[in-house]
Amino acid sequence: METKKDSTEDKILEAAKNVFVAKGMEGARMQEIADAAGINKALLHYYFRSKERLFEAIFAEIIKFAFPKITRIVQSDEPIVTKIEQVIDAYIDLLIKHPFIPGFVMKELSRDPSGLFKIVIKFGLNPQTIFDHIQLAMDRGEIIQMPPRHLAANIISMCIFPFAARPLVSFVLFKDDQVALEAFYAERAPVIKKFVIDAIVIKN
Amino acid sequence: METKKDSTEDKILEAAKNVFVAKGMEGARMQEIADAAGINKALLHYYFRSKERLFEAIFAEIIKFAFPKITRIVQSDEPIVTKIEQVIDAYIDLLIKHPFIPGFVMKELSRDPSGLFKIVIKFGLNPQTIFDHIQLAMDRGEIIQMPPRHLAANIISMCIFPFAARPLVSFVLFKDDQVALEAFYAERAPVIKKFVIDAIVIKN
DNA sequence: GTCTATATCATGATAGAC
DNA sequence: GTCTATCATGATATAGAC
Repeated sequence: METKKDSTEDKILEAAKNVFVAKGMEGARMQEIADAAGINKALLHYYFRSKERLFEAIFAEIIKFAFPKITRIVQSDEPIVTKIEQVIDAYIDLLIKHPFIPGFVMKELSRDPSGLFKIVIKFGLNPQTIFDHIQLAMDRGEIIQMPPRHLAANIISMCIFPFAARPLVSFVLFKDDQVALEAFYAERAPVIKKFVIDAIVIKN
Repeated sequence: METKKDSTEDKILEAAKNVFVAKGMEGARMQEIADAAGINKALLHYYFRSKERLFEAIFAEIIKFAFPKITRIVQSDEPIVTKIEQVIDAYIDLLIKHPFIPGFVMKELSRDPSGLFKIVIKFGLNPQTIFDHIQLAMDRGEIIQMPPRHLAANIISMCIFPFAARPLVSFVLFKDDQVALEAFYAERAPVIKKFVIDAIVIKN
C-alpha cells in the first residue's frame, strides 16, 4: 500500500477514494474531498472536469483492483478442487485487506450498473469458460454433478456476502466487537473450503 | 399485494417506497416522490415533516417485512435438517417475491446503520439462541461439527447474495436475459438445500 | 497550478391563500 | 387538505487574478 502523496492529482485521487467509499457517489461532497486533499474545490474541477468524471476514475480503479485473478487460477492445470481452494483463499485474502470494496461496489452497482459493465467488457471476462471447466471436472467424476453456475454462485456468495454486509455482521453477531469480528473473518477461508469440499467431493 | 390507493397518505407511502428503493435515501428527490404520488411537494411535508422522517417510515416498514420468520422456524421441534430446509425455502421465497430488499437494505445499512439497529433491538432478536440450537444438534451427532456462526453465515450468504448482487448476476451470468435470470433464482432453493445437506450431514 | 470570488442551479422546506 | 409561490441552503461549476 504505497502512499504516493507527492503530486496534487494523487492527493485528490487518494482523498476522493476515501470519501466516495465512505459516502458513495450521491453522499460525497466535493468540498469534503477538497478538504481531505488539502486543497480547494476549484482545483478538483481543474484536474477532473466534474464530480461524475472524478467518480468514474475512482470507481474504475477500485473495480479493476477488485477484479479477479480468478480466471488466471481457473486456467491453470491444477485439479478442480485445488483451484477452488485457491480461488477462495485469493478472494478472502483480498477482502480482508480491502473490506470496503464489496459494499461500495454493490451500492454503486444498484445506482448505475453501466460503469461496471464497461469494465467487465473491457476485461473480456467470459464466465462460460469457467463453467465449461467446472463441467468437465464433473463429467470426469472429480466432483458431483450440479449446475456450474450455482456452484460458482455458492462459493462467491459465501466469500463476499459476510464482507458486503459487514455492519450487519458486526452488530448482530458480535455487538460491534471488532476483535471478534476480525477473528471471524480470518476463519472464513478454511471454513468455506471445508464446507465446499464436503459438499461436492464424491464420497465413498 | 393489496393496493390501497385510497388515502393520500397511502399514496405517498407507496410512491416513496418505490422511489427510495430505486434511488436510495440520498438519490431520492422529494419532487420525484410527489410526482409519483400525483401530488405536490408541500403535501409531503404536511404528512411527514421531513424527508428524513419519511425515509425512516419506509425503511422500518421494509425491514420489519424482510425480517425473519426464521426464529419461529428455528424454535420449532423439527429436526435440525428440516429446519434448515424450511429456513432456506422461506428466505428464497421472500426474496423472489421482493428481490429489491437486499440491495436496498445493504445500501442504507452502509450509509447509516442506526435505523436497523433500533429495529433489531426492538425485535429482541437473539442469534445466540439459534447458535445454541445448532450446537446442540451437532453434539447430538445429527450434523458435523463446525462453528454455528459460520454455518449460519454460509446459508444466509448463499440465499441473499445472488439477489443483493442482482445487476451483476443478471449481466455477467445472463447478459440481462431476464427469463434465464428468473429461472436461475427459481433453482436456488433446491440447489442450496442439497449443497448444505451434502456439506453437513454425517455420511457413512 | 493554485487561489478567491462568484455564478448558476437544484433541493428540502415553509408561508399563506383557498 | 391541498395548492402556488417562495425561501434558504448548499451543491457543482466557472471566471479571472496571481
